[in-house]
Formats: sequence, C-alpha cells, structure tokens
Amino acid sequence: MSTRQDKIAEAVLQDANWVSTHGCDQCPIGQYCLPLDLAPAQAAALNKIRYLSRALEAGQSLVHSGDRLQAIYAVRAGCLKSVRVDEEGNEQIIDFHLPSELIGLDAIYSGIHTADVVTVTMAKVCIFPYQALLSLASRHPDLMQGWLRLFSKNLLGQYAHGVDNTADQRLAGFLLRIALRLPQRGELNERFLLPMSRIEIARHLRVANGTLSRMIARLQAQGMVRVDDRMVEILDFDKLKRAAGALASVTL
Amino acid sequence: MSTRQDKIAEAVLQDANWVSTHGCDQCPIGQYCLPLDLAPAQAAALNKIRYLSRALEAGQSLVHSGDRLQAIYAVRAGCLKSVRVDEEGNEQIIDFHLPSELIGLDAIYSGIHTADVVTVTMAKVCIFPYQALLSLASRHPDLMQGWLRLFSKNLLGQYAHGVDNTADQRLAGFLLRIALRLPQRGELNERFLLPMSRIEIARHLRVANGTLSRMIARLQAQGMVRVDDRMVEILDFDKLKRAAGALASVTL
DNA sequence: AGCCGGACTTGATCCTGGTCAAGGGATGAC
DNA sequence: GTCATCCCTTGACCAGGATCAAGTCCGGCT
Repeated sequence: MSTRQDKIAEAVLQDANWVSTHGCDQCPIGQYCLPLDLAPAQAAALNKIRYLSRALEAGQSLVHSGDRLQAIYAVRAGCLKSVRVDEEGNEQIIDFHLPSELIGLDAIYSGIHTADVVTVTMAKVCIFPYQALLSLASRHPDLMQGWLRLFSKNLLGQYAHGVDNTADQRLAGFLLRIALRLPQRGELNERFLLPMSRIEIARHLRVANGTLSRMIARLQAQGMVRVDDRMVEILDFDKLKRAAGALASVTL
Repeated sequence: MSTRQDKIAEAVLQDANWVSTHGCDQCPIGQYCLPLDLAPAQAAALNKIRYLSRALEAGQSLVHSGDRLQAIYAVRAGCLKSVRVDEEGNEQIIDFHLPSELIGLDAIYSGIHTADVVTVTMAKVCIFPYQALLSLASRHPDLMQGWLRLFSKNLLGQYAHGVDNTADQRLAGFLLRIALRLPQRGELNERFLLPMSRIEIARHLRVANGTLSRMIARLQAQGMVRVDDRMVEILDFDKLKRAAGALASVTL
C-alpha cells in the first residue's frame, strides 16, 4: 500500500514526464506556459535560453526575499509556494505555484524578490534568465503577448483570492481554482491530489488550522466534495461554484 | 467655506493639470506611468497612439464586465474603481485606480473585462488602444519593460491587499498604500484627501460599514492618524507601518 | 427656509472564526 | 519493534467583526 508521500511523488513524476528532455516546442504543458501563443519555430528559440533545474527536494528554497531578480521560473512539475514570514515567525503563503505557472513576476517592478519561494513537493522548474527573456520577447511579439497574458492570469487569480469574503467562500474558491489550475489532461480535474498540507492551505486562506478542518467537513456534509487526506473529488461543481460566491467564479 | 465636493474637485483639478495638453513626453506623472523608462523621443512615439478621454463625471462607467478589451487606460486625474456585483446587488471593490495607474491589465488574459470600472470622482483617463500598444511595445523594448514593471507593481499591490490579516491591519495597510500611491509631488503624502467614501473603503477592505468607523476611531485614538472627513493626516508613519503588519509593509 | 436623503457614527446583540488543548493516526528514527 | 513527532481532527471557550437600528450631520432640492 502506498503512503501519502508515495502518492504525491507518483503524481509529480507523471506530471513531469520527469526524465524527459522535451524542449519548449514539445513541452506537454507548453500550451499553458510561456510558449502558449508561439509557433514551433519560436518555441524552439525560447527553448534556447532555457535551463531545466535539477530536481528540487520538498522544502528547498528557490529564491530568498531580498535576492535580485535573475530569472523568471516556470514550474515544470511539482508545487512551490511564495511566503513571507513576519517577526513572530508566522508564515503567510501568498501564492502557490503549480505546473506551467511563472514565478518571479512580482519581482520585476523593483528587481528584488519580496518573498521567499520554497518547494512544497519535490519539483522541477525551467529557468529563463530575465535579461535573455526580455530581449527575446522584444524580438518575438507573440512571446511578449503570451507573457503579458500569463501576467494577466496571475493578476486575475489574485483578484479572485482577494475578493472571497467568508472563510467558506475562500475555501470553495480555492478548491475550484486548484481544480482548474492543476495540469489538465483534457478537461477540468474533478479528482486530484492536493500537493500541499492542510496547514499550508490554512495559511494561504488566512484561516486557523482547526477552522479549515471544520470547513472541509462542512463542504463534505453538504455533498459538494469528498476529501480523503490529500485526495479531493469534486462531486457537485455547480454547488461548489455557488458556495464560492458569484464574485469569485469569474476567474478561470 | 468649501464643501467636500469642492475640495475633491479642487484636488482632482490640480492633480491633473486638468486642461493641459501635455504629451506623454512631458506628462507631469509620466515617471510613474507608462513612459517611466522611456527617453523623450520614445515617449513622443507613445503619445502618438494615445487619446485623452473627455472629462468623466463621478459615477460614470468606463468599462462594463463582459466588454471586449479595446484599450489599456491610464488614469490621468481622479479616481476609479473596479467592481463586481453579485446577484444580491452587493458591490465588491476589487481595486481603486489612482493617477498614473493602468486599467485593464486583468482583461489581457482572456480579452474580456471581468469587472466594471466606474469613476469614483470626476476623472480623466488616457486611452491606449491595445493593439497599437502591443505593436509599439514590440518595437520599443523600453516600453515593454516599463509595461511589465507596472504590471508587476499591480501584482505586488494585490499581494499586499490579499495578505493583510485582521481588519485593522487591512485598514492600516490601505492607508499606507494610498499615501504612497497618491500623486507624489516630492515625497510621501503625509496629508491627503481620500477620493472615495467610507462605504467604498469598507467594500474594498471587506469589512462592514460600521466596523470601519470604529477602526478609524481606534487608529486616531492611538495617535497614528488624524482623520477629518476625507482628509487624512499620517501622524506616526512607523507606528502605522507596524500596525499594518510586517507582511504588508514590503510593497511600495 | 424647511424638508429629504445620503454619509457617517454609535450602540446592542449575535455569530463566525480564532485560540487553546486533547487525542488519534501515520511517519520516521533508533 | 518502540517511541517521538508531525499532521489532522475535534471540542470548549472567547473575541472580533457582522448585523440591525437609531441618531447626527451635511448638502441638495423645492
């Protein structure tokens, strides 16, 4: 019988085509990532400036708050989180980063990272040196536009996260967004494995640990979802959407 | 004696150089807006694709949810808000838009606006047709980079807004950010006129109307700020920063 | 001037969600 | 295997903020 770690590891490995050496032009999640608007030839150009990171263990730091922006990262497999820690040691999780999503966009403004980025599960990221990416984008309008679109998507996600009102709404919205953001092999994921712990979810949703448990129990009792440890199954999509509130539901 | 409206109108008019016909290359707030990284010649090119809107009355819609993205707007004077209204008619204010800030970035992802944008005070906006802006940005790397930086700033602001924990922290953070975002004629605004009503602030901070009153009273009692109607004076910047929480304070 | 309506404050009461603590189950170290 | 630890759930209690309602001030309207 497989342990929780085994299950997560398995999920990460299969998300990744872990050992594959696909370039951007053939990347299985390229349609959600930077190559999203690119013709194969352009994607190949993008691939030239890209490194693939070594495998990162869970709990490893990718960037530290205060670091200079060197590169934009794209999650190839696994899950990472952006966190800020206050002086009492409380960790606030600003955002999770799932496969195909970009990391570092918030550092472009000042050139300095304002949060720590840490792996939640084992992960691999693609590394796009910032200056190279800039100059490539200035030569390939489609790349620039794709980059802007991903930026915009990111902003939309933050809007949705910020707007949810009650704790229950935030949880429902969170589950919906994870279901939509986890690598789509076809359609909506109605059954998926959460990469992160309850505590991490709580810190992201700005609720207490215990409250989160109770809320999950409530959602289950109402028949919207079934949750078994990290495994989530969405039973009633529409109901969940209504629970998230009309305001949250707009965002993909 | 001048009424509240008079005072706001006056502030807007002087922010704007209301009647001026400055191009982007000479815009008094250009260093915070799209021309931020541009040489004068490039700013002049940017100016060629720009329209200046007519004066908008308070309460007027600039874009409707569902509209196609036609243009990115930059606030030239006044204040606008992005709102979503749920089926019960509750208005959630996603964001306020102050002079030099861009509107419409969230619509780039799908090409469709997901929120209504409405003027809070009378306002003027600069209109940058989206396709023209794209093609100009692809020809001027500095413009592209400036655009990305503004995008990033926007995202940072959302991070800060989403992360604040208690209602008091959100209020303190909100006031700080407004002080920093309102047009800087030199340094930090330690005395400024809020463009929006209490109700609008409450809807933005996700607190009840009455609660907001009490919180403002509390901040005053603690000597951090003095508030008289729309006029805010920051008395103890550091204390206010501490009240906002370490997590919020990073963002400019 | 007098009236009305909207913006803001203040008070009383209720409930959501935080805090603290106990307990179970699985994981990992020895 | 045993033990310690971490993650999660559950319970009891408390507080921050919501809700509802009254009351004030101010500006606009007739």
